[in-house]
Amino acid sequence: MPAKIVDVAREAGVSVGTVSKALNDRGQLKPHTRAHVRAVAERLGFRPNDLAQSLLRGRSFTIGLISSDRFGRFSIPLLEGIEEALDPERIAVFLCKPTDDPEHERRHVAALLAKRVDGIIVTARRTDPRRPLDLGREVLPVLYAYARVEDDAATCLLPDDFGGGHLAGQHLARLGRRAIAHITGPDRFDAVRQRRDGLRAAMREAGLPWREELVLSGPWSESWGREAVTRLLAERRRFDALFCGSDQIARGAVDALREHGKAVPGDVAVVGFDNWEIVAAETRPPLTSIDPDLMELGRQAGLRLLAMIGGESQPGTTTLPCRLVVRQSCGAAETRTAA
Amino acid sequence: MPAKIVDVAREAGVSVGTVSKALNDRGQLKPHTRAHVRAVAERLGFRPNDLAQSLLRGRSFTIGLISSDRFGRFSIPLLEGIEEALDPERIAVFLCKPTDDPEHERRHVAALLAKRVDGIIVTARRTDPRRPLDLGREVLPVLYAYARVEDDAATCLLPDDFGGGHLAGQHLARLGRRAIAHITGPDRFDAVRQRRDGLRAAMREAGLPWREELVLSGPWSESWGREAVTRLLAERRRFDALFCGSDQIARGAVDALREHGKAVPGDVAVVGFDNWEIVAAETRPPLTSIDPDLMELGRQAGLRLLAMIGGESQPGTTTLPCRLVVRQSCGAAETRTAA
DNA sequence: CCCGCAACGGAAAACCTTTTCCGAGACCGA
DNA sequence: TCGGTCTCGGAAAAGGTTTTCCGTTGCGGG
Repeated sequence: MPAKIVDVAREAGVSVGTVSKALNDRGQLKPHTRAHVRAVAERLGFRPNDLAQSLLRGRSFTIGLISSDRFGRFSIPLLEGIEEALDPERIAVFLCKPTDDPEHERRHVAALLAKRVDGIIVTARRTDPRRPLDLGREVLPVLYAYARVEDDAATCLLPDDFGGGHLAGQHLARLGRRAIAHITGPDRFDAVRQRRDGLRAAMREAGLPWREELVLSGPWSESWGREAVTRLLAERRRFDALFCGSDQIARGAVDALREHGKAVPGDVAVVGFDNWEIVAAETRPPLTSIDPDLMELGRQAGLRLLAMIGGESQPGTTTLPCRLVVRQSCGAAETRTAA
Repeated sequence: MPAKIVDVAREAGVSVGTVSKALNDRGQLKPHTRAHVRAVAERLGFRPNDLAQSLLRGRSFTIGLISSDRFGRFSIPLLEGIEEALDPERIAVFLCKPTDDPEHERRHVAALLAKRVDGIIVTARRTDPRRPLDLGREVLPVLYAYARVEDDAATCLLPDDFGGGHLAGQHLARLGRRAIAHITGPDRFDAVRQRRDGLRAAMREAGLPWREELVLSGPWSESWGREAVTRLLAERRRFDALFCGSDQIARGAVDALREHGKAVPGDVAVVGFDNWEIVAAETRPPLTSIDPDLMELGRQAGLRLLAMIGGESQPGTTTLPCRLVVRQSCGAAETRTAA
């Protein structure tokens, strides 16, 4: 039903080849012809059929984004960045949400391969290691963004969790805090270990002692944050700062501190992780948090995938810096952005 | 690089037409031939090129999902339902996240049209009315899911906000609550008015008086929930139940009630809206909430778009029932699912 | 006035698959 | 043994665009 190139050609009284050249600024055409053809195409609302173009070029100008993130919490900001990077190349994104069933993921991959996507970005619910994507014998650029994978040859893009932890520790130390407790997620997550190590490094640099009994691992939930604070207080651990592995944990912790009569940031300064606006901003007081800058991660992922599609292979894991977003849970007023 | 049908044909010693027939169960082929071709195709990892198929069929087996929902809070569950409906048809989804800039949206639409999508689903940040999608002179099935549109001829799919409000009121009334306050979002939202009217209808049916001073409109935020409760208590309004326009509002309200020494559900029973797991489950006590069942909405949207692609036009707005999800903020133990 | 070259635009192949139409061979019955 | 019918598989067109290659026209110079 939409106008085809032959319609334009007929209407303009030229051949289809000429129309193509006129519209794509190719070949040698009289300026008059070019203008005329363009006018006709405009009038008919001609829009080249990408399917035909793709078939010819051997590229679909399309990529797949496979995301098992349940609520889009991570994948939507990522997508936003990816689109920003891909938009100039006029590349569109297929979003696939497989369930945990590997068979379902295989079906999605098969569909993407059949659609001849130019590349695939894989993102996970959390950054725990996942098995590499199974492409069968096909060869296609694959990039893991905000996802770890059990394959050293894979291309991974991750937030710098160590740097994020370091940033948090540095911020708290500079504000004069001396005893920083750390309530975080399950130890099996690489991100958990990295963030903890970053915090430890910052504390060492500041000349602060590291005390293992101030580190508590548990589930990624608000209630864990509450429980952990309650436990710390019950055990009469002394701490004047708290770095939490997620904003949700931090929120639970802050609530518990308040309910136990501790002032935030007066008695305890708190830094969260994720900068999940909806949690961080609604906490009382609003949470200072480490922002993994997922949109920028998505943008870099898009650019890097583009390079891979262009033929540059770039195996290995790359990390991107986190930012410190200052709100009111540390008593610091200035807004600093770390590189 | 991937195997083409001619490769299979050459390898199997037959013509390409025969390969196609063997793989698609068409035509009259000796079982032996069919099996042989299939084996060769399997061995070569042949996968038909969807681009070529689409070009031939005049359908891309692809749809566009345009979502301006910032964090994927609504669009991801919707997408999940849509994929479920479209999976059997082997249709994939392009996800576009336009900014608020109309020009950006136009570019996205142009890209989708160029890719010859079979249809488009539009979803919004909130269900406030938006202008219809501008397709130029193109004609293509468009469905608005979880979005209202200023065009009676458009096809809209919405949760039954009135029914949801009714469900909440009914539940509270059945539990013996008599004075139900209502803290909700801005009045300009149709959803806000519908939910309020549903609540009012349920209260009338239960013989409960409607008191306008127990209805408070404000922003969609936790802090508004806290503020509204504080105001109600300061004004010494008497209420034994609370229906909130969102789970976030409800969470703020519950926190404020607790901090003012009111027991939930003892003194006040609370029902939220959205059933946003991450908020509802972490509230103390966990929130009973009205679930707009976005996944089912997505599924219906997919099925309906499929019908439209098939030629059945179905203009007008359709609403889908909400479900009541019982947790602990009302003191009711049973789990009921309303139709 | 004619030759040659430049400028312009057309024809056709290529991308990959499906499907229709048709031809060839085989088998059966007369 | 021959004609007819059935079974099987091949040839070719179609879908829309781009690009290469080539042909034609017109103009300038000799």
